[in-house]
Amino acid sequence: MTAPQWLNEEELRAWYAFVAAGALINRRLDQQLKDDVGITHLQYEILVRLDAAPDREMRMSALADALLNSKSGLTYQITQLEKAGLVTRRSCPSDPRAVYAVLTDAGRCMLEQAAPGHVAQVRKLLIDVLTPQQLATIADGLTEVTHRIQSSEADPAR
Amino acid sequence: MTAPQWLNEEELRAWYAFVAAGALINRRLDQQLKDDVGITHLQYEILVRLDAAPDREMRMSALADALLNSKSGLTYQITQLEKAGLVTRRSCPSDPRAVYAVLTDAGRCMLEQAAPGHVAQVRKLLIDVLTPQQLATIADGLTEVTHRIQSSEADPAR
DNA sequence: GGCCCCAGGTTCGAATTTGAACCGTCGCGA
DNA sequence: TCGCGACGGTTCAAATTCGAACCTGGGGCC
Repeated sequence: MTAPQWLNEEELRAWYAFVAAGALINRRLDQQLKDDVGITHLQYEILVRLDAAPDREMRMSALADALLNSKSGLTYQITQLEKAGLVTRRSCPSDPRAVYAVLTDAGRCMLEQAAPGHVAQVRKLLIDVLTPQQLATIADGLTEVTHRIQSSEADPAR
Repeated sequence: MTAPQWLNEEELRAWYAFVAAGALINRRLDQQLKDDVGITHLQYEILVRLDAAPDREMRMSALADALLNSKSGLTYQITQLEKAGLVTRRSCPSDPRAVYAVLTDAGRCMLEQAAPGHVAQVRKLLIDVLTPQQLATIADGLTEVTHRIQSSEADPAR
């Protein structure tokens, strides 16, 4: 057994910065979106994905995957968004099991209202604080991180 | 009014990688700690902070600040940890309003059990995926990010 | 001293998240 | 064709989180 590989100072610094930045940014984004247009960051992301999808609709499970969220969590959120009139459900004719979430016009409108403020916040909190150099490094590194995690999720032999 | 500063491709890549990595890593850490020793990542962090503090105790509010968590959330978690015997509360003699959370021996023991697996997971998911170069860049960049956010929180004139 | 406001925690109810159990198809192999 | 395990979503109860309201004691100010 190898000795427990503690984190050295530099590693610890990176780790804590990563965790803290994630927590703080998430909180602020939620805050801003709720104050601004009354939806959460998660709901905003749902609208974004739907808007980007062909015909502005997606299968529940595809959406859940894209959002890295549990199936039941998505069911709940879609129900909320449906109550708010931003999204509707549509069942797939070819496969009665499948359900599509569809962005409504109101949802699109909401997205247009919400996007500028949200993007501005993302800029202010993260993007504009970093140099393009740093951004590129972060993008490369963390993309690799997410790829590895996701592939190990799919992989039965972890 | 400036035109809405959309994110360019590189910025978007960084942003999504950042969000995704944060979400995935958090989920995995929670998972691993719960499977392993039955506590959440948040609870683990509480134990870590207490263990690092002088006399292994901290004021509730200091702890809440350190964890970037709401006061009520901390109250809840400390109550849970107290039920589990990992922490006790102690009121401060000099100021009856203040409450200290104190790490118990059982808490210390739990921490010792949990730490190796947790650190290994952090390594596997993040640290070991990145080069020291990348780590340094991330540490620098995200430290700056958290500093700015935190200082703007304290600042009344945002 | 008496008043008022603030800081430190807790409590409360509402909203969200999670994981497990469930229900109705689908599609493949016997 | 039948059976059966896997898939796609939903439901449910339990745990957690959040924010606002609430207590209590401390200190400054008159």
